[in-house]
Amino acid sequence: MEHRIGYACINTSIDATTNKTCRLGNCTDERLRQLIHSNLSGLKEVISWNNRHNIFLYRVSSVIIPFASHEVNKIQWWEEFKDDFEEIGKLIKNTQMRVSMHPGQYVNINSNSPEIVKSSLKELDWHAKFLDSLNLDSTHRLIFHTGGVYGDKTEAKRRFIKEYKNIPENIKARLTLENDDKSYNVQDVLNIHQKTGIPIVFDILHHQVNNTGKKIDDDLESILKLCFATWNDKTGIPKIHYSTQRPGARPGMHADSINIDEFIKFYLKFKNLDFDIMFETKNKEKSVLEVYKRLSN
DNA sequence: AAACGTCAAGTTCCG
DNA sequence: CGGAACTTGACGTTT
Repeated sequence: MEHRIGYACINTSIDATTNKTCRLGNCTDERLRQLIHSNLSGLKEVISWNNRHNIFLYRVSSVIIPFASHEVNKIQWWEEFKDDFEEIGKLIKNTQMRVSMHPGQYVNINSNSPEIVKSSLKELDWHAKFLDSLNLDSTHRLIFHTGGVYGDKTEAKRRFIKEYKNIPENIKARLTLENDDKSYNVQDVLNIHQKTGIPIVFDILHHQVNNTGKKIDDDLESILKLCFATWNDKTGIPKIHYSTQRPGARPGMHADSINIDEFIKFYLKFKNLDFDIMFETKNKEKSVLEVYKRLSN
């Protein structure tokens, strides 16, 4: 079974970057065009590098289009850079790469404030547009979290489900919910899946620091299978996030590297299941290469 | 050239 | 109540 293993956003082995940005105060159309052009070139280089190193899973940075959902950015980037998007999209498809994006903490579709729900949708919209512009199918996912609790989780969950159902189809087709490290544990998101059909990315470190404490959460194999069952042909092979707790740091904080021994143990135990693995570490692609090296020995 | 304070946004936790 | 942290450090000014 081919398990893809990948990393998020930054390649520390090469100079190419997808993360150039500017300050709101000095943001001009020309500057934005330059930045977008530079970031897309960086993306091309990173994808090529990934392919040469047999890495076929990659998260595209959310700062690749600076101020994408802010009114200061009026660039029709999906039109102006159509050729670049087409080229990168082909590169991704030809190399069987799977990409994802992970909109950040400002997406809270269950917020009490209609304004924040609106800006959350704007944020989701441009991410979907980015992947759509690459002509990628819905196995290339948008990962996000449930949002805040606002003092009443049952009510906040109910709002999430209600708002989710109103999201435009092109966005919903890619949305994927991840268990988080503080508020919504894997049981919460599985429960939301039952009401919405949204697939679940299982984050193993978040699960370690945020679970029900009951027996049900000790059985990793059952949980993996439950999460994997939320995926289908349209949404693609199930996916997990894997990272190691930074020693001595706040629970949930990522270590510099994957703990290779622990990961190999985990991998050997579950490799009969079909799933992709996104590493979240400070050393990025280096953890993937280290694991490759170890697995080939 | 290196060092350092600051940067669009929301929410939560910690001190 | 202020600051840090989060999926992700980079910019711009000063030394």
